Amino acid sequence: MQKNLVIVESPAKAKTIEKFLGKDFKVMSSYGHIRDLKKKDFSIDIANGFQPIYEVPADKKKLVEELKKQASDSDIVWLASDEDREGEAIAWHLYEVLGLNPEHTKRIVFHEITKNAILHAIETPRDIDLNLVNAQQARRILDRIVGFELSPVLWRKVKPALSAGRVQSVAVRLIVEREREIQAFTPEAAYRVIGIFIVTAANGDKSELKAELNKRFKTKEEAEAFLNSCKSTDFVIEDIQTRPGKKSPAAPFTTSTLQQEAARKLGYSVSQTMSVAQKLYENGHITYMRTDSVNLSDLAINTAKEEIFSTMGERYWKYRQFQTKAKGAQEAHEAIRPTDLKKEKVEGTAQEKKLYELIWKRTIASQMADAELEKTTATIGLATTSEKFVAVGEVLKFDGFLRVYLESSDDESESSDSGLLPPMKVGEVLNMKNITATERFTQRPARYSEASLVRKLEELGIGRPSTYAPTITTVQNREYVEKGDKEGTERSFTVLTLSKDKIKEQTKTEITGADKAKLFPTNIGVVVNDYLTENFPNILNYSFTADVEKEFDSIAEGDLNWVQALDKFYGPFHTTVETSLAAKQERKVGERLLGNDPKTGKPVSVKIGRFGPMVQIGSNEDEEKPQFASLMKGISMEEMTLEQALKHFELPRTLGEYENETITVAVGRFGPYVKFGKLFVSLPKGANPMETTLDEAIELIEAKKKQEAEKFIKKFDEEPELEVLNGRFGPYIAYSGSNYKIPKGTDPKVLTLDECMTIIKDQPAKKTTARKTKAVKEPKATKEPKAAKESKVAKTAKEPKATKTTKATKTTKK
DNA sequence: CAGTGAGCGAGCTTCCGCTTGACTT
Repeated sequence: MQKNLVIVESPAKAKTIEKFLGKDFKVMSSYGHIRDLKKKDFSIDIANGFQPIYEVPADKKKLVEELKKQASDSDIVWLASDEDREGEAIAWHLYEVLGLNPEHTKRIVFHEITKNAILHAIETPRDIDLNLVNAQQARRILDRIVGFELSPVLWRKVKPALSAGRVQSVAVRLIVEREREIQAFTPEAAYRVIGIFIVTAANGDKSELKAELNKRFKTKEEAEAFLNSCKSTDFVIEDIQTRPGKKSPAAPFTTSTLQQEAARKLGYSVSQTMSVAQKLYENGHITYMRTDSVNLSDLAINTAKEEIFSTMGERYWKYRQFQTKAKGAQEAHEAIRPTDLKKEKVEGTAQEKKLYELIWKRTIASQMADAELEKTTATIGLATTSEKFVAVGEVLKFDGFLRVYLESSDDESESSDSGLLPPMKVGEVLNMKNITATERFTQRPARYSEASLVRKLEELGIGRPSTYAPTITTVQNREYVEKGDKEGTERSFTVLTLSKDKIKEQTKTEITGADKAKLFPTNIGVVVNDYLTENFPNILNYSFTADVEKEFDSIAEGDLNWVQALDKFYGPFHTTVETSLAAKQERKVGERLLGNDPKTGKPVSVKIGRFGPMVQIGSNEDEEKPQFASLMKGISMEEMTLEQALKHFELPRTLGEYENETITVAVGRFGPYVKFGKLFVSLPKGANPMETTLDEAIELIEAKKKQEAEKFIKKFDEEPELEVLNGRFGPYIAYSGSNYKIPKGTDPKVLTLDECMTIIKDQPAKKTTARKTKAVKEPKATKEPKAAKESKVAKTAKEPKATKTTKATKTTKK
């Protein structure tokens, strides 16, 4: 029997801490929350003071049993979950579920995993802060209310199985609105003028000086007039200014900034970054990767100092403490940094090595000196006009942190290739080599990437480090948003060049508006967003989260009763939900009438059907059943024309004959496909079924046939139900509806039936279909007795040490 | 997965934040 049991949230943390604490302490992990609102059902008793109905999820039952056992075998249980709202709630749920004895339970917190921090925590235990717990319960309950009342409205009004929520719906809104801004954007042209001048040094050496005019011209005529005025005039250096400048390093990584930089510098998706970081964390290489703090421990700052002193010298070091700017940051952890800054590299996969290096550099750079610059500006005047040419040169005097790391930026603005300016003096007359006026266009707003969407959400205080990646995944899974590429369009522009007193006009072309791996709203995303913003503007408001966070803060401070806060929100919200459900609109949400079919005269419309966007000829009231067709990918419902809609009814299209079978092309449940006899082949991504040719179809069919042939490896006469097949994840055995992995290093071709049967016996069967097995109807569970819980809550507060806790007890008891 | 789609209608879907593995045909 051990004396002490410490419970933390993460197993990796548990392992580290156990080392610090010695053999009198056993350290276990709760793996996050151990109890939550019941997964099914609403599970909030609104009428009874928003009483939550909690359950231990099935996959946590075993863990909870083990924790219970260990707790009862210990003298003291130390609840050491994070020091934020969620962490406090985890401690409280543990206390409740494990049935801990208040006399033998202590709550401790620490922000950094160092021996000193932990020993200090042990010396200064406190009680569970019920105000903070109540703030978490309010947060949890509010999210459940919003999600579980809003989603069914969408099922009814738009399409089944859709979802809405405080975080995801705003994420979708950002993307829809950005797309609208892009659509509404009209580029404006202006002529940018650049002159190349020759500077002659005292020794006769010549060098070129590039300078830009301090004015842009709206029209070609104006630009031309300016160039004409440059034909016979002197260019004189009127002024040379030299100013010192400096650059400072960025703060150490948080989850959000790590995701952004890994995307820009390494090309990782947000979820990729998180899983690589998770590995680094588990291997003890970095601190916790889900954090909103930019804080570094004293230990880390000192190690960085030593490292910089020894490898680069004292001049490169500067002590820095960064302030967290993110709205609603809870700072339960440190910034993301290497656990040992002396290690510049670690072992691991290529991805892990690269991400570690990035984290190491960013952390070291954050404790380094500013880079010092010298910026020189030369102004060149001409007699004929008041405009000036300006040449800018920038020289790095001291590299400082730039020696290690420079943060990337999202906008790929025109590169300013400013270097050192040639030696010149005021009054010097320059020879002009040429002057060009180039037509340039203003840039449309940029589409969001996964990482830039995360940055925006963080800026708005929406979502938490642990949910950024899952949120990005959710909005894509729900098919509100798609990650994709967009080909640019060609645009021509005019270049006027003045050289040797002659003006030459050229027309050049450039590609504009191309995008890679950016987020686009889908038709469903647009329709759902418009419906929600119109009917639930309050929830969809960008400041909704920030506003409720203020309330949660008041609850945590003990200044606001959580039930009253929820009540204030729920009344108006629920009324809006009811009226929205009752509202009978003329048309289905998102439906647009496009005109009439020239053949039949029937109305043609586009709307969201049960299976997604579709076009329809005829109306449901007609005697005759309307014709339907799924919308082809990449066509926007908002911009669709009658002509485009009618095109959908040209499918299925017969392409021709091949090996005595007809080949047709059509759009189905899983997108466009080619049909050849009984064989279905999906068209490749982005292909247009209207343009598919017979040859392309035959190619696809042959490829599919080949794949089918390769799929089959072997079969046994004695057991027709068993097949050895080749799948996406390598060879496997299919046997009576289940699949079995073949152990690594086994050649599937030489497997005998006996060997196959052994593999099958040793592995649990996996269902071939992802389809959930029909849930057996459980008898309605009797409502959890909540009275018992209540009394425990009161006990947790351990006699009124602070007035805060007493107040909280009252509110919970209500 | 399978290449549809109202109509009769039961029963299903859904949230955000804490945490990891298990596992994909």
